Amino acid sequence: MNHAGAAGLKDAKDRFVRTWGEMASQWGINKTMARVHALLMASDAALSTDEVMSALGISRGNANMNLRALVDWGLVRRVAVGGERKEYFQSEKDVWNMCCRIARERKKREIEPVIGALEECLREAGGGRDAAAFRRKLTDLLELVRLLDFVLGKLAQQEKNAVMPRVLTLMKAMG
Amino acid sequence: MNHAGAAGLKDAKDRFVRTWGEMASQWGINKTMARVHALLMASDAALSTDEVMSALGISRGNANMNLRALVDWGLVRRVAVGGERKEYFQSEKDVWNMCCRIARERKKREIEPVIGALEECLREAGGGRDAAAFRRKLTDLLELVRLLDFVLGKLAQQEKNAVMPRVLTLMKAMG
DNA sequence: TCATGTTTTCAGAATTTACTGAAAGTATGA
DNA sequence: TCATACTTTCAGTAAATTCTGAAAACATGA
Repeated sequence: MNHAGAAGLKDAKDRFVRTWGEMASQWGINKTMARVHALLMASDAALSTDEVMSALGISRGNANMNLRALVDWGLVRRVAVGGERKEYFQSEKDVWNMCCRIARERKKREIEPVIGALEECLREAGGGRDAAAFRRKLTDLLELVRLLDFVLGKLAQQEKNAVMPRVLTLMKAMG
Repeated sequence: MNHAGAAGLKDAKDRFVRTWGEMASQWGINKTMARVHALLMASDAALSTDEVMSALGISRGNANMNLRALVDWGLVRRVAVGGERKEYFQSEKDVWNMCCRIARERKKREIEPVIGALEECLREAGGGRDAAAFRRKLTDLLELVRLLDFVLGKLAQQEKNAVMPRVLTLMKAMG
């Protein structure tokens, strides 16, 4: 029973790693990066590059690149273990903080540049009568993208979360 | 001056098409699909497959595939023009409706399957003591993903939008 | 200073994803 | 029914992305 249970846990973690990787690739995130993230989330202890490599069957270069990317996103921390020279990696423990980091990075990397580009389109389109419909479309889109920017910004600064209850309240109000 | 203005409008639309394509590919959406969508958004009139092909310099097969995908997403409609046999395509005019359609489809195609898979992980992990931390992580993630599912669901059914003011109200309340 | 253990880089290879274009399919009306 | 105008499919190709692995760089302690 214990043995079967342990096998189940291993399988469950594998499934989780696979699921997270597939989800990520649908959202424009590198699949391996997400699998590394999932592996670290599912692991109690911090893992070394070599452990990540062998757990996922990937090369050193690949492991190194994706671990660094996760650190850049603020989703994973480098930690020192015992007297070891090797670096270990540990995922952010709090799922809500994780969500905030993702919001912050996507806002900065992806939403803000789009706002700039749309504003540039608007400028370039000029004030002519022939451009009126296009200007209208652009301003509508800008309103939408700025709202998303605003929401992500709020989410990003929410270090400890009171997000869930508030959103639920709003949603109930919206019917 | 008129001539310069017209050139500016054309350039602005080109920039818009490029911007939309780049943004989309960062969010896991086919770049060409987004460019077709942007082209239709920027165009007052409905366009035929041939017009899309020549405006973007893509093949018939590619144009056909991406136009169909846009129709499947509910972002573009097939329309009949005059007495013509040819099909024409027109983007959803209202940007907020567009947003609702995207919410509905991403919820259905991407969020719901992830919820199912996470629930399966939880089942597979079993009730053993060694799985406790992993179960905790899974339930936290599920809470988060279910919240996203809920929000997208609300957004999706919001046919005519009162979304903007409500969200702004919430955001102010959140500080 | 050097030997050792570790991380980083990057050119080329592998894989995945997207695209083409010609052929097959479909609808229309004469 | 056939010719015509148009749409769809899909096998093969091209492009983009991701990955590998060996070499270079770096850090540490003797």
